[in-house]
Amino acid sequence: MANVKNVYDVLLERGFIEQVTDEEPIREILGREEVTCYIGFDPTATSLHIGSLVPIMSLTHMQKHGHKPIALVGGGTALIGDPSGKTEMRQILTREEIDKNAEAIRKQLSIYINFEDEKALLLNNAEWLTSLNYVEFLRDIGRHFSVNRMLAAESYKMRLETGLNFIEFNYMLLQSYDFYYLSKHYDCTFQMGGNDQWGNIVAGIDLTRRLEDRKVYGVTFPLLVTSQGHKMGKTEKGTVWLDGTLTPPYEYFQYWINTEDADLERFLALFTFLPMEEIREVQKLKDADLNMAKTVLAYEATKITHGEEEAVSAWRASTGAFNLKPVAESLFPSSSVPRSGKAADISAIPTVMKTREELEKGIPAFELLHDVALCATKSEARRLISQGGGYVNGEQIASFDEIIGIANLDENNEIRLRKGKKRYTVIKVR
RNA sequence: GGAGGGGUUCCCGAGUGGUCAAAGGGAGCAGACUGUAAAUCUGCCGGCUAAGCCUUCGGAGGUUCAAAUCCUCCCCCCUCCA
Repeated sequence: MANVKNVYDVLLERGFIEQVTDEEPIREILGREEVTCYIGFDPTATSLHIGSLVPIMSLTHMQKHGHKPIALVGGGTALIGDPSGKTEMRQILTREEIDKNAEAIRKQLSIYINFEDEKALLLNNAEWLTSLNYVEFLRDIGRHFSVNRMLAAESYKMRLETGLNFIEFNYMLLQSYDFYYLSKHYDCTFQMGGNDQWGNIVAGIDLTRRLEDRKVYGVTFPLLVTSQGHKMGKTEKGTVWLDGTLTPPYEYFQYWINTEDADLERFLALFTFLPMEEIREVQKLKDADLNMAKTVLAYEATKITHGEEEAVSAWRASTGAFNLKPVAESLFPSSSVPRSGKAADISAIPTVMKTREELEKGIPAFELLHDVALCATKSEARRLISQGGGYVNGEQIASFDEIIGIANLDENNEIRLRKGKKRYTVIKVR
């Protein structure tokens, strides 16, 4: 990795770093040798979501720079539930659910990280945690933890107010044990994670030093909220998942293209691999021109998660629905985003099939909007229409029970339904 | 285990017999304005082809013409004591 930039500097300039345990030694080691680093992922669902993207991208960067990532699925710790930064106790999952989720996450991570030839490892801490012997654990590990110190930890503050039970209080010990274990058996010397993990990471470093007399390091990422202070990855439809069956590529693309101006540059740095020189050019853009950069962000982010083909069709669909301004040739020369604006093709927009008979009979507008999942309930659909937020082929729907049917098919044999300004669904005849 | 406090609609949080589908705030949705941005203003924000009906206030029973509000039992949480 001679002429390659130090990953630490890359992560730093891209905004990945919130806190580090020892800045200079870390930079020095990362520039000198191949290190093994790990990040834990909670198998609380069958898919990760956008909230996990910062850690994932950081591992990708590490790997690209010749280091060895370990993605640790917390199959064992998930049996307990991390109280860090949370207000209340998490639902405890069964062993079966966790195993199922862990397996799904393993597949998902391999999109971003190359696990071939042990260039990266995917481990599950259930492997070593579930067989621990309680008394031995207390004697060998527990004795190194000061309850006084734990109680002072920022990550427990919130829970100290509302109540924290013993099982959760132990979470820190288990995560510390993970780090110690990985250091001992996998020569892992770096742990990274969200800033809410700081306390757990530092505790692990401490434990490893006491047990192994070995110096290991920690890095945390900023906990991402939008400039509005909203959590990343939440929309009216709920979580934005990385799994394309849960959040279709088109919607994923839409999530990113709706990024607020204030977040644009930061997000391009975190969620794409475009060179920083190109990203900084965004500062020169003003007003509506920023939307070109948003298009690039959406395209690149979608490409990373869903592949180029899906990214292109999401771009086409968005172009068709919103008349995207073509991205100027001078902007982001490294991006493979399509530059011509004429390839509109809305086929990636969510589509619902209806039979000819159904359409001949006709469906009241509010039922249709509900049926097509544009509205969660029929009441919501009624409200929407009465407030003027329902459209058929671009025309505002006048009355909640207006019949939509065969007469509404356009020249392509489709009906375009729209909720508000942004949400489209297309109806096709089966 | 003992004493006290508490569990309210997505979240926070009022409400202690009818005027309560339940104040207020946040989030969210829509409209106007825009650049698929932000800010701002306005409306909506349990369900139901609805001026009516149905289901909600930890769970199960009960009192009452009438309960989120009163009684009984149960579950869970918090504080102090052990």
